[in-house]
Amino acid sequence: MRTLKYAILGLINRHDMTGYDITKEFSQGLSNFWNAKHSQIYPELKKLTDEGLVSFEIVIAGDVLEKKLYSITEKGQHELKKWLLRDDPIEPTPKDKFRLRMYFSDEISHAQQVALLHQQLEKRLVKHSFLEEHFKTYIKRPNAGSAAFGDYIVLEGALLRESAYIQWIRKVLGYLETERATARQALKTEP
Amino acid sequence: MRTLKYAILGLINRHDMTGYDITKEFSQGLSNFWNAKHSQIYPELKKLTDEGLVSFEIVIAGDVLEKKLYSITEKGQHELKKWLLRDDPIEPTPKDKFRLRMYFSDEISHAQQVALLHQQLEKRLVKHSFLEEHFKTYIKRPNAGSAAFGDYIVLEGALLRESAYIQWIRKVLGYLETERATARQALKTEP
DNA sequence: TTTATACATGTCAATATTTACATGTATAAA
DNA sequence: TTTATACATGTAAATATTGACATGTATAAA
Repeated sequence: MRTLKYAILGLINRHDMTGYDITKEFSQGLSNFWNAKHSQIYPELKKLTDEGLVSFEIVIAGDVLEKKLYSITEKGQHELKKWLLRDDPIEPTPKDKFRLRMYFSDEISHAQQVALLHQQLEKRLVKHSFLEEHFKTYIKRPNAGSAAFGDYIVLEGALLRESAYIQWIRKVLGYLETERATARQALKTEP
Repeated sequence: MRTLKYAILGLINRHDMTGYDITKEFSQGLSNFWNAKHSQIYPELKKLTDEGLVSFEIVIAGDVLEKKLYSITEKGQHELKKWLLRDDPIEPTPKDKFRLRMYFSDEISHAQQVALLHQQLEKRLVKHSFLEEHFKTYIKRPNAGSAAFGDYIVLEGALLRESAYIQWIRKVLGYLETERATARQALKTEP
């Protein structure tokens, strides 16, 4: 598998980067579909170097600070392109703790179910509006041949994904409300 | 974290189960938001037993086959309920190899981009229709106090998620087509 | 009665990932 | 000039997960 390998290769292929730069990328744009900590990135960079897929040049920042600026090799570019064209089988559905909770939520009270859903909804709405703000900064859609096109489409994909999540939560909240209302009605007409 | 712990606890809480039964669950309904192999499940069951959260009884199937039928303990039920009520911070966006590929897709040709998207679309449509078939088997929405309600809502959530994915792929395909059309037009009018 | 498939339970090695530990520089603001 | 924050690079231990190895029974169909 080693997907991290290709994520890093793809980033360095865009332009030369340090491990620190790569780490930052994973906490920004890339975070919409991949993530990694620096403790995973530095060892992977070493491995890629050993495999001849990237190479680095030491650059001095300030007076003494040594940065390792990585570039992709021809071999690395070749492997990246090969990976990009692979038609992998669909991945298992991603894990989701909140859905797991909702799956077992018949164990908690109606009020608690509603509270959980509202808390989650709030967080999802915040996330959605962050994505939307970012998306709005694009004056126009970038050309498909440009790296910015990748940025653009995955951002839009993230927006659609969050919207679907929000839609789902609201639907479930609707179910819970309807049921409560029906129960109240039953109490009234048949006391 | 140990989310698997709660997934298993939740399952056994619904009714007594063997490790084999749990494994099957993970390849069915649960697969819409969690998964685990039996090589992870059996050791976890042992751990839960040691912690006094579950206990088992040996049942003989056929002539000699020993099954371990697990039940949840009071302590286990208590821990499960506590976990269900936890308001965890939102999780990092799930990893997605296909989105990663699309992110770097400016490295491949227009035709290759389109091919990748079509292959993915095809698989997503198949998955969507499976989910839809399953969803249709519900005559009516189960009551929110029942375990079936959990099954129902996560299935609907999975449907919404797949729909959003499909919508995204179609949107990107649309972008690529438009751009190609515009390029053709430019060639025609200004040869 | 053979044979295929589902049932049933485990371990082990390798890989992937997280969290904590560890250290130091550069730069801008107070 | 102190101080906070970002820059910069690593390692180690613990946990999570996968894939391969390992073994055997039950059941229904051919």
